[in-house]
Amino acid sequence: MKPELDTRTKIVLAAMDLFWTKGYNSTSIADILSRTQLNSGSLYHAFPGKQDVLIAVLEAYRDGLYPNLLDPAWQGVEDPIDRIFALLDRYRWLIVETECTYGCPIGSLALELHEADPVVRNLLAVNFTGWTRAIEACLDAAGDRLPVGLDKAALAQFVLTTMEGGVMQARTHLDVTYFDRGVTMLRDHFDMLMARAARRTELI
Amino acid sequence: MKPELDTRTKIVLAAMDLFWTKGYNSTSIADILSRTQLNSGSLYHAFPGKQDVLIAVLEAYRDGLYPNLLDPAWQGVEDPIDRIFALLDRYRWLIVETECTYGCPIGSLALELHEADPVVRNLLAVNFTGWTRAIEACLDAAGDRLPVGLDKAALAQFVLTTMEGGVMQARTHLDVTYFDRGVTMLRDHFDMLMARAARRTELI
DNA sequence: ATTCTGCTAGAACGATCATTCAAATGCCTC
DNA sequence: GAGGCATTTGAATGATCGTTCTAGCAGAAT
Repeated sequence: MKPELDTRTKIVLAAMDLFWTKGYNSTSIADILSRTQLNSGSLYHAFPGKQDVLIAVLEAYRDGLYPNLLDPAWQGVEDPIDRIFALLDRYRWLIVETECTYGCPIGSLALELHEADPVVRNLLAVNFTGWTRAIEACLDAAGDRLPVGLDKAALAQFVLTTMEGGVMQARTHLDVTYFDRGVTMLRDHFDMLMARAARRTELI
Repeated sequence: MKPELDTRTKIVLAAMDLFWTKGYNSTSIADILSRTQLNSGSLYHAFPGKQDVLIAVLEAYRDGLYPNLLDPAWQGVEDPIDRIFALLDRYRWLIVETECTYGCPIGSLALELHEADPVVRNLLAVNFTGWTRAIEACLDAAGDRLPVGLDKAALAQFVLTTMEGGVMQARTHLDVTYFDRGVTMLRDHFDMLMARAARRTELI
């Protein structure tokens, strides 16, 4: 933990990691304090309570979508459809790197928090929407390579579904091939869509 | 809670419901005791500890797959591909019935339990496998309506992915259409696969 | 009737939880 | 250097957690 960071930032960074690896309920304030080398007074000076730390974490994920996830994943990848699978490949890398214990932090929190506060639930939704909107932009950029009239928002959500489902099964089975097979299915789906679009444009 | 049930069954039934609605960590032993009207001595006579209750719950889900889920969902539905979408429709019904707070109990537990005991993790995997195997049997029964050489296990896992991803997003957005759009995408996928299979068989 | 056995009642335990607070400290301003 | 404000310290609090334990109970076997 860099010492030049202010208290609030230190707490958010530590909480991002702890909520991700242990979950929200299983992470105690004491965990955050020992990780950051802070005392409870400092934390409760920066945040009214534990849930407000969670809110700050979700805001950080929201604001970090491009700088922390998409920009690195898309570096050197220009083709919009390649970008979609480059992003999925980044998740694959995270799964392998964590020996199949990786879980999407947003997805894990979304399923862990059963009776979530409206503010928390909305931030989870905003995080999902940010992700799918980025995919949707790729689909738009693909132009006529995809069929006209395709519900791009629905397909973008389906990409998220593929990622979340693959991560869930890979972690449960401790086997990354469960993720891979999902991506292969999605790849087939895109290939069939692109073949359909190509057939249509030929007709004109 | 039926009084004629034995202690162990009463606990498992109550725990199934509580783990499902509140999650494992957020369900206390006291919750189970007040729900079952039992005392802690009885619970700890039937189970060594809380995790063993979880194990019994997961075993109950495993054993209840057909009688509690698939058989009712497939009553009156004979076509194997219709059965797949009839099952998804049952999940849709659950989502609507719970006002979009429904979460697949297995999926929720799989993402909540980050450092799960090997026995627990394996039971989660077994539950997933039971589900996908049932779907795979439908795909097998579909015969040549699907392309030859299709990876049916992968497609079955993809059906599970569609369900879990749809449930996750529907609950997070409190909007069942997120589930519906996932099913529509999967329907498209099946239609394209069946069209491909039909084209191939014509050639012969 | 008595002993044994399986089960239950419910108080109690120590650990851990999120949170509070009075006192101490650092830091900027004047 | 003095005063004032923001921040930190770290012990204390009460609630709740999973779990334990002893005493008691019911029913079957002897």
